[in-house]
Amino acid sequence: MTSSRLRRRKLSEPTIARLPVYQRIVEEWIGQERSRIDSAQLGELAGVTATTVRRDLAGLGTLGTRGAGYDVAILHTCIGEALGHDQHCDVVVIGMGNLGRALVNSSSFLTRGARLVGLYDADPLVVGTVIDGHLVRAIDEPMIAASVAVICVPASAAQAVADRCVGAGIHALLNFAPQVLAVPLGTAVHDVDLSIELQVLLYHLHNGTGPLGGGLLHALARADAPAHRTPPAETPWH
Amino acid sequence: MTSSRLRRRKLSEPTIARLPVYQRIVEEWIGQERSRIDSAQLGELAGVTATTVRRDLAGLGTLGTRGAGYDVAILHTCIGEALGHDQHCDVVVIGMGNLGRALVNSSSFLTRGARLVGLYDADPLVVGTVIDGHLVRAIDEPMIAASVAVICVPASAAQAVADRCVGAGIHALLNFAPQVLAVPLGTAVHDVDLSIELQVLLYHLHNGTGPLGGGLLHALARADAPAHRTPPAETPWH
DNA sequence: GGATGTGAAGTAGTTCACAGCC
DNA sequence: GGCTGTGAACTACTTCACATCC
Repeated sequence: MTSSRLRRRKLSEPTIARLPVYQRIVEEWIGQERSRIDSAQLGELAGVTATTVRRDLAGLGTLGTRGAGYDVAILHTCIGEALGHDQHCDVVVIGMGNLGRALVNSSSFLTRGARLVGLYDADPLVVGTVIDGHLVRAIDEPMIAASVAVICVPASAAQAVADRCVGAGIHALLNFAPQVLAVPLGTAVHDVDLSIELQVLLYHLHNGTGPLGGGLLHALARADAPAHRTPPAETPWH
Repeated sequence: MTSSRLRRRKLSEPTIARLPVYQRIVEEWIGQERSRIDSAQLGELAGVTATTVRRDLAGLGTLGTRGAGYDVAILHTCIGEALGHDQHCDVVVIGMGNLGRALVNSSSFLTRGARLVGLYDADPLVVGTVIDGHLVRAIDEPMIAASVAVICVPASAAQAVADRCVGAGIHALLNFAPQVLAVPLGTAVHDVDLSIELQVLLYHLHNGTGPLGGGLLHALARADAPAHRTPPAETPWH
């Protein structure tokens, strides 16, 4: 099908992390029935340079049209293919506290290539309830087959949960618990700490000069709000 | 205070993002009453090489003892100083849905350098309730003075909330809404997209080669990794 | 001996600048 | 004209290797 223009090159890690950002912007534009976008626009919205956008997208294949930018439908298809959105991975979420609920209820988290197949919790009051159409099972029930487990339990329970996942043949863990997990070789653990971004922001506040934004994911100031425009000269922080 | 050994060099962005990870590990060790750690141990727990640990820590000053590693108390003090934990920034959290509650209830998010000064929500049923000791105010009340706003509202409300924050003089936004925010120059927006981590994991699953191993932190530079204060008493790290 | 701290080398990522095509 | 795609230059970060100090 669409793959004629696709190039299957190895993508760099930063590029992979930016693709979902581009995808989200492209979906916004599709929702607004805008049909084309150029690298400068996409870069501004994503908070990266136009060159970076072009370099990233060129890694997927020849998606653009010289002189005319990118067709958003083509972008959507090709980024989706690169991220594996045409396939589906089975995902279980373990721990239905506030964070687990937030992820399951989120419109953006478990869409696009991920299929939720099971929810688990330890609390007897929660087990048996239905969240977003999914029955919550007891943590000590046999675990459903899945490719990825999302761990949202308290730190003190995280290692035991990880052990159960590995025992159930799940070799990719997305760990939201602030806890070092010991897993056998061959199991991937991806840790997410929600406090890191705040810590980095605080560091830059205290030290005056952050690069405006400074992360991989930041929306740079948009030029269409000239009323508040501050000169880039001195201490734009605080 | 202890600053004699401190060096106030500009730290690289990846280093800044790793410091909270080191800090959390150090706090675990302090909780276990272990007094020294070496770069190899710290690196293994953090998921980075020993050399990277030494390079990062050397950027803070001469913290170690050749032949004997690092004193965890000194590490804790100096990393804390580098991250600005001795000062505090006032933070408001806007949007008390599951995600906002998860952040406020988290033991690791609003500690260390951040002081929660206000909660806001749009839902009349939530306004007036108390969450973790803090009264929830209506989103249209005048906003309390703060340095940082954490935005946890739905995407459709995020821009309006950002505008209110800017109007209230808040120039650092941590945005959890999957929405591009337009802000005037001089305001920093840090976007955190929880779905990105899962997307990256899925990409690696589909493409065979993912980074694997048991460390806390893998090579990804941003929006990644942990930091946290362990509960008192024992922590089962195997 | 043993582990830090660091110049030097290597690698990865970004930005420049422009050729190529619409 | 405008904008993409990409070699070349540049910058940033990591890793190597070892001198240095306890």
